[in-house]
Amino acid sequence: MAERPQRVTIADIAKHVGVSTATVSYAINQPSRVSAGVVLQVNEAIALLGYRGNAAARQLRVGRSEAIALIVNDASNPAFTAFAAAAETEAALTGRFILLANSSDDPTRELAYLRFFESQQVGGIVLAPVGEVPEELSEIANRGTPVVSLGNLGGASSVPFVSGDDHAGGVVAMKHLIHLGRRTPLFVGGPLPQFRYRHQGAEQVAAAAGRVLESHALAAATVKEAFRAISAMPLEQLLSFDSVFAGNDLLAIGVLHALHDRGVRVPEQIAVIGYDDIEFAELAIVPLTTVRHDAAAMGRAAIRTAIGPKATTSQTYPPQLVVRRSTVS
Amino acid sequence: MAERPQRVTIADIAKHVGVSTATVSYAINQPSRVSAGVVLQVNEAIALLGYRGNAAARQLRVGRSEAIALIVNDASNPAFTAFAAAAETEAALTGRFILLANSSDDPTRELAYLRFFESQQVGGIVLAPVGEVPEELSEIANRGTPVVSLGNLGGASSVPFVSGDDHAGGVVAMKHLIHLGRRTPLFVGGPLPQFRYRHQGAEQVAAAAGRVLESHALAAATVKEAFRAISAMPLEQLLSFDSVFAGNDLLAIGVLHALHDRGVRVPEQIAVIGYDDIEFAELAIVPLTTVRHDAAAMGRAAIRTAIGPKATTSQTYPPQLVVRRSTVS
DNA sequence: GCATCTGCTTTAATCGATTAACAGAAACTT
DNA sequence: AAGTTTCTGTTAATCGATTAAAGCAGATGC
Repeated sequence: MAERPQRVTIADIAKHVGVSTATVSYAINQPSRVSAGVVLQVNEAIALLGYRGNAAARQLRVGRSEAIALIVNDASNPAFTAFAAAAETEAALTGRFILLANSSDDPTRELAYLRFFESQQVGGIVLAPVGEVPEELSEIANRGTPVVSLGNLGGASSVPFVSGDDHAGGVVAMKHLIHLGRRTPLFVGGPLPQFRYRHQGAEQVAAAAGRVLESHALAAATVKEAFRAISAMPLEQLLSFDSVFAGNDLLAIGVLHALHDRGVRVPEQIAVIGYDDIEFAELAIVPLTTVRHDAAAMGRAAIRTAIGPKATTSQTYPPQLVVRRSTVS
Repeated sequence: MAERPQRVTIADIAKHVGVSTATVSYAINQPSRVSAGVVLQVNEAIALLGYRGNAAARQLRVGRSEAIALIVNDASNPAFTAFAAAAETEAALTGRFILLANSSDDPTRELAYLRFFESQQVGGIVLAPVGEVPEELSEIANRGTPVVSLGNLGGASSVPFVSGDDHAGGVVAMKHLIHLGRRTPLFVGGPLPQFRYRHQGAEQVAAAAGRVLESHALAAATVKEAFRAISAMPLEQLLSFDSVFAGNDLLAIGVLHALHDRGVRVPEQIAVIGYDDIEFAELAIVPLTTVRHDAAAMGRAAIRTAIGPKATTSQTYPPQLVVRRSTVS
């Protein structure tokens, strides 16, 4: 509990060693430029005095920080976990740090974080947008901060993205249901931008097979909302569907529980397929069939894009079907 | 896609309006000190030119940023979700931002983030430590950055903490099992610091009731590890236990699945109780009995502590038992 | 009429680190 | 031996914003 309200600066180190601040700075950042002896003394002094540097001062001079911002619309969705972990690892490789921010599906908050991070002069911004890609993001890019959108969501089109191929994913999911002989599918998730392409892909396949894909809108993409939606549906209407394609696994889990509570057998009466392959998909009451992307590869790619000076190339990753008991008994 | 590599500074605004930079700064930060007309013009110019400020410059001068760092050891654990959401809301109230960082249970990474955030001069640091509270954290506190430990974990003792009352939680959990007539409990989670007090509380109650609480160590606190542990246990040994207290809900879910796969009935043959009451506890194959704390209150308290200039008061929150079917059929 | 006060604005120092430009000494060329 | 490199170190400008102190009108007081 020592009293040391004053922060240790580079000047303290310089005084302690008996050289100029410039030399200390060189010793820290370009050790080869100064004599070995001085480097040693500087390092000793740093350890002794507890010097930690002042990132603000450094940034002001250099113009960028070693941080990369990752703004997500819903940090509680486990689908981000694998992505974020890979991003973290990739960032650590080059000595960078990931700053995760949660916009909680609030566009206002998203904007606030975007502005905050731009003024912080982070080295790059990865945004999983609440809705469409906001204009602000492409403006930030124009002003010099590398940005990437996580997911291909429409909106500001000049922003590069890293995304799973959602359209193809929707195709794969619906083909699976059709192959299983299902004829009356329901899409749960409604017109939310995050699900747009998944829905379109599925719809296209359904139409090609002469089926109609009904769509049920949700107020929010949460387990609870999906549960409520299915629970509130008249049984007769519910049983007019023989399969459900949920916009993501959280919704699918909500659907599974609602069906379970109402005594509807899965997959016999209704088959259920989700999207993302989160950890809990496999652990659901009925193990969940789902579609996955290589989240680790996407995480790495997003960071690499957000680091490169002029990032303009978008990348798309193919879907992979993961069959479990919720569609095949 | 306009070409504007140059960032807009306060000087650009000043020139545009025809005043000094000082006036612009006052107009932004203390509008009452400047004439209304100028404030108006400044705001117009800001909007027109797209001024976003330079947080580094501001920080260098002011000494602190409006960001609060939240470093967690495992961002994929849903137990953090409610906590983080409340923290976010509380921070937003005072115009602050939460920067979430994930140490991924790596002490090296934890240290790197601590140093990074200190050099960033964030307004406060909330740390959910990998193991015990590191010395570095209390040194950071001594150097002037407010810090809080999330969880009471031993280690650097001078650091204030916000924590559930884990000892009491362990007591509540074990009392529940004993009331149900269980005689041979197993603790899953081993000697990990995060579970220390939960285990101690449970052990104490078991001893008082004349029972022995066996403990099974895990290499990591993950669903998979718990699953493996139970799956690898000889059936005879496994069935010598009539109940399992898992260090947290993730472990409990792993246990539930392993038991399910081996055909052990829950709760008839083995009752299972977890800790944290994560969203998926209720949604597990057998809805999970668990112990919860008021995570939202803890999130708010942590932020308030991390904001106050001299935070030294620790706060503990009482546990609450949530009974579901994994202990009572 | 002269001093004082008020309101608005500017001047200039400052935060802590980086780095171009420079300088002195030692080492190397030819 | 004179010129050229190389090696170390210093000086001083700079990044962009904040803010104490000072300046300067115009209003008010007596």
